[in-house]
Amino acid sequence: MEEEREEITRFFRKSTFRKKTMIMKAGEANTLHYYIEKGLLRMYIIDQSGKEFNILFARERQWIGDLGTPAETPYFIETLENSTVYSISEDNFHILYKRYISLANYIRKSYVFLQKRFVSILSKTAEENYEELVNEHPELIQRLPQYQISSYLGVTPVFLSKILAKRSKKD
Amino acid sequence: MEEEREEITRFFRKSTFRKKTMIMKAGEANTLHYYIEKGLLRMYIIDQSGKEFNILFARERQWIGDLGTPAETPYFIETLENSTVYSISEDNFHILYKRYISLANYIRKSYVFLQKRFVSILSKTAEENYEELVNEHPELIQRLPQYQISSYLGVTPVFLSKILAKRSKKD
DNA sequence: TATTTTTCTTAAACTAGTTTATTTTTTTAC
DNA sequence: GTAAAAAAATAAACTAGTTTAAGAAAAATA
Repeated sequence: MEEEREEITRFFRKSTFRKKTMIMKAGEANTLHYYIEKGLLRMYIIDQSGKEFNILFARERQWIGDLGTPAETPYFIETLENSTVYSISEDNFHILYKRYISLANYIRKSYVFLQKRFVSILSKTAEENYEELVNEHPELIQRLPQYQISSYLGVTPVFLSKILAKRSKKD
Repeated sequence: MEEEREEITRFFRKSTFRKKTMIMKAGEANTLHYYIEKGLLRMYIIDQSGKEFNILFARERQWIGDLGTPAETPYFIETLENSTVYSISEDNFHILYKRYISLANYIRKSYVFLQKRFVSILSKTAEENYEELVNEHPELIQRLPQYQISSYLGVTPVFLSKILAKRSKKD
């Protein structure tokens, strides 16, 4: 187990980035996978009209990256806090998850998570999705500015603000 | 390679189902994974208000199933055509993707596909999403009734019909 | 081929969420 | 601690998509 960890570690390169650093950019190919030691990052797209949509937040002990690599990525990744991450190339990433089932399981879990999120966005109102986020990841609400959350929920900052106004009247 | 195929085949059980058969039901645990030899199936949810949302269509040489198993599944799977499928338990599925990277890769590809679909639904209009579906999977349009497609696009049948009316005026 | 059932269309009133603009509040930097 | 910048709130007019309902067309079945 300790050996395994050591061997795995050899594949990675440690880096630290200041808040608001872009570490992956749409159009790049052969992008890296990142394992987060400390900090908070987001993966997002920018649509034709220039609007941003957050696909994913990732924090301590989570992964972030485009699993579609080595193809040209359509995604951006940016640090939202000062962050320390371990990066790994696609080739080495592939070697690892061939060898260690835990990594293949991470991909599977990511899928299940995304599917759940997809269903929520599709079938629930923005208000319900906000409630769910508060209940399941209250810490994210603390760490993120409101407009990042609205982009994650697929609505405008203006609309999220309305939801919150309505919500605080109730209490 | 031929050996591998044979060994893999041993884990599966072949079944055929008539059109409109439900082969997985929300609330069940330890659900099976299905590999499709012939036919067309859908995975969907039913929300609080009773509305259905199609998560996924799967056809020949594709997989369908809840990767969240053995937990209680929130999904339904139904055949849309007479179908022949190979089913496998979670335990055996796990053994296989531990042993054969191709199966782990299928999960990864599914993730990439879902992420793309998620981004489209989030950032594009229903009309754009319909165009995309027509371009990328024209055969699905042929095989599916319109109301199944609307559910896949996350809109009502009424609205899809409007889109099509507008669309045919253009030509 | 007539009948029944399923699917699709159209219309009209409605609602969830957007857009643009202005003001207020909070955070950051010197 | 003050100025500047960033984030959040509010308002009003707008649009993408929903709901309900009724009729038309197409497909399935006897």
